[in-house]
Amino acid sequence: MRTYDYLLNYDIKPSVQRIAIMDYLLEHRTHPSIDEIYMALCDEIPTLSKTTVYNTLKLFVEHGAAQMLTIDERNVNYDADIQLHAHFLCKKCNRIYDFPANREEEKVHSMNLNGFDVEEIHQYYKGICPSCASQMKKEEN
Amino acid sequence: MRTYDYLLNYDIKPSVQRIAIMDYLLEHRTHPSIDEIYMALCDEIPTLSKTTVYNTLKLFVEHGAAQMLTIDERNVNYDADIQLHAHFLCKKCNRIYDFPANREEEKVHSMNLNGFDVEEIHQYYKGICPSCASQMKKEEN
DNA sequence: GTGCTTGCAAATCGTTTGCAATAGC
DNA sequence: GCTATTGCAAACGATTTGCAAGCAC
Repeated sequence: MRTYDYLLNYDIKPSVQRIAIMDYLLEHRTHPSIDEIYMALCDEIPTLSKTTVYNTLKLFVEHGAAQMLTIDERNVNYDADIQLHAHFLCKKCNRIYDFPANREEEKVHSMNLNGFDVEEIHQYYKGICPSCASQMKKEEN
Repeated sequence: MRTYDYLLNYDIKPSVQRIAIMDYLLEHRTHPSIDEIYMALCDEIPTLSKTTVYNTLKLFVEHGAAQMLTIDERNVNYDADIQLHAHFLCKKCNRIYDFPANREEEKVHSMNLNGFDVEEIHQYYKGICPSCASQMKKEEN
């Protein structure tokens, strides 16, 4: 499906900028930050403003076409995969990895426990990724 | 137990400022932000600097005496309760509530899945709290 | 031509840094 | 007196705001 139609599915009026940003999100499942997206699209769209990247991602989240991750306190990251899944932040390289979600968690949605209306579920893990772990092991020797 | 000894248990050298900040955290289970803690202690310790609040909470986290919450993208919050439990952020009033943790999640610690060394587990829910929900219902009429 | 979208510059605000003053042993 | 702690002011960096210019139907 063209990204143009993909946006329409979420009731988002397509534009050059919006298509480019959604394209980037769909092709780069690395949970990019605003700055990463902006930097990557600067060449393609030389007049692109960082404000537009902010506005567009806010729009995507409001329309349910992307989710905002607050796992990294340094800045916000975005994910076009809106299926329930967990995220792992490596404290060394700051990369964010996808993990399968704990399916038990889904029940919270329907529980509506004590009148709390749960709209979003986030499962965050933090630690050291295998790549950094093996690198740290090498540096010890 | 005196907060003085409580800090010693975590290998933190006590000071007037550190005791006051830990006291505040232990007595106010509202997951305060840096600014809330600073504002609250300004009267008690007029010379208190916000830098000290930042330094102290960083120290607490490093020594395992508190945990940092990144549930709210606007700013970081702190919790002296280091037991595994979930957090609910109300999108309207921005209050953070404690929830019982999904005990299944604890298994991730020991799983060390695919070589990922999980040091921290965070379960975040976002939505509307009962207090705001009933208020919004009133305003509709 | 009306309304939505974009983009620039400035403002804002949370957080960090550098360094000098202070306190505790 | 030495070392760790504190606190101020400045710097930094992510995000927001105000507004004018541009685009689409």
